Amino acid sequence: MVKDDVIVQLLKVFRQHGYEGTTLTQLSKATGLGKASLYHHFPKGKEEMATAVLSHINDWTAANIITLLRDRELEPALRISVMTKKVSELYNCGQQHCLLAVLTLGESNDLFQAQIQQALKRWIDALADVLLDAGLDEQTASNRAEDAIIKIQGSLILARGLKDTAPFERVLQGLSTELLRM
Amino acid sequence: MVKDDVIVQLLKVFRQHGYEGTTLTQLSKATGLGKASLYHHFPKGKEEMATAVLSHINDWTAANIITLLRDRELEPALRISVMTKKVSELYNCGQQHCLLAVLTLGESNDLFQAQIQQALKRWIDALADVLLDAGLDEQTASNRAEDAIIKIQGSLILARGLKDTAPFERVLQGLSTELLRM
DNA sequence: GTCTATACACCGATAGAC
DNA sequence: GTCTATCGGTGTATAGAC
Repeated sequence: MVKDDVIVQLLKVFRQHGYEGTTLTQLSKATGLGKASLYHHFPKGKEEMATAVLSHINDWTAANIITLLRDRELEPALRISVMTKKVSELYNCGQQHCLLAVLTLGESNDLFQAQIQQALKRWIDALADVLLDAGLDEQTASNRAEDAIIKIQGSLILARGLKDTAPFERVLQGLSTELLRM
Repeated sequence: MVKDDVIVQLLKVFRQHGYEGTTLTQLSKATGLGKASLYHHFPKGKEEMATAVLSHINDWTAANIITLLRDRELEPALRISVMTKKVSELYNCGQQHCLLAVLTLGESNDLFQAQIQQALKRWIDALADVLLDAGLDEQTASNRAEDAIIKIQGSLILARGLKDTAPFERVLQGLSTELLRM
């Protein structure tokens, strides 16, 4: 099995149960590998697996979202609407937790704080630059970019709590218009 | 020690670590009670403690937020601005996780789904009714009430991830104006 | 690179003394 | 109502065969 496929399976477990709530038994079942095999790939154990999963998410986001947002050959409105499609894919239409959000709990908040903070900032900054391209002033662009991430994260919480993905879909639906309004 | 004080200490642990991430040792330390003493108060153990904590939060919200929102002797704008103060208190100015959000992880999502869903719906409905009082149409009131909860939840995530409560404070600051705009 | 077997700490939970 | 002591089970992690 390719290591990247293993990491994708690990991701599914961590994002569902959180860091402290995830056990090696669950990770073993999800990957089909024995515990000792997991330690062969990730000698430092659970913490290294979570780090690998975080890096995987960061790579995916850089390739699929950040690069897209920074493509100045596309209209701002198009960049944002394509982003919402990628976001929907990332969170499986609102049915999956955000790994970054989940890792802000308990001890994992300290372990991974730097990576989480950096990932969020990169996303917000890229989005704010799109809004600058669209002609918004710096303060407005910055606040609205932050608002977009806030709404995505909040709607994921609500979708989970209400057992209904409608809030998530509604937020994505209105995002482009709301961010670009004058 | 009064049982309500015990529950407040339990709450602090659950909201920080999640249900699966919380251990009896942590709960024991936080309350100053031995494990066996906790089982005296909560015979069904960890699950019953979490249920009690959820009920406590529901009671607090009913007394401090829902009742306020439904007080038709106050102007809609005033009801909302007082709510934001209570919300800031509930989440310790953005420094604490939302228990409802935290319990949507892992197995606790199944265990407490009904209570979480009901709590969120009650809050959204009460807020939507305020917006109806303010003269908004039903669909707009409903969507904006949902948006308010989304922004509160999302800003809590961001505040935690960025290690900066500014997003939370900014969201609360603008909430009343945003909800009531025509 | 994967496995079985195992070490040892900690988990949730209980018994019984005070 | 709280405690100490303890149970069986599971947690993370490792040793060593293949």
